[in-house]
Amino acid sequence: MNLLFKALRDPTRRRILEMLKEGDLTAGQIGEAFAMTAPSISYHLDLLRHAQLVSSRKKGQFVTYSLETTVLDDSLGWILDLLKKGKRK
Amino acid sequence: MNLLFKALRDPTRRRILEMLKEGDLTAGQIGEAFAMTAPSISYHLDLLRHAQLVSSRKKGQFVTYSLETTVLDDSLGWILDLLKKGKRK
DNA sequence: GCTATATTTAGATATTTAACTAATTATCCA
DNA sequence: TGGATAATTAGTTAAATATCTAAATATAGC
Repeated sequence: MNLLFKALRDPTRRRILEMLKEGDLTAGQIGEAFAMTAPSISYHLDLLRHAQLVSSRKKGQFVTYSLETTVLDDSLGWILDLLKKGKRK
Repeated sequence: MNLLFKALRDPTRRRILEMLKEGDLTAGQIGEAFAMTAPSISYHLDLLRHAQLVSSRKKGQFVTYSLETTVLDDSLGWILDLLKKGKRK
């Protein structure tokens, strides 16, 4: 839960997830969408990977990133649980 | 979205929300649950209030906090939208 | 093998964050 | 009114974060 919310806290990273929702992208393609250096994007991608929000695979010189939804399911559960207020188990 | 995820990023604040889910509490009651000074708790409560995740009202010397769910609904929407991957509109 | 391209790693730095102590404000009650 | 209690505000500080530049690594293609 901690790595997850840490990852979601940053607008750049949330934007990256939104982009990946539309389909896989390479690090370079992701970088083009931001006014930010490649190392900075790499840093964000690494953080997203640690939170298991994305996966990556290397093909030649390129590294392609994909959205991973398992952990998002968990966060959904956590939030839904809060919304069940009043209905104490 | 930014204030929301900023608020949810911290474990203490997430814990406070979980506590408030069970019912309203005063600042002091919340503080008792943590090994942390009152000003620190006050800081977290202020942050949660700014994110509109809690509301507060003063009664005598006490300030009672309540969970507010409207903004949580929004976050739910955002996450659900990511989970709809593949189904591009 | 050599050079260009894609990406990551290392190191530096300014800003933000979460904690503390001390001080202030507001209310209660004897 | 004056002390005790609840909570917040002010000011400080160590640690975490997001960015950059420079360097390293890996692969492609001539």
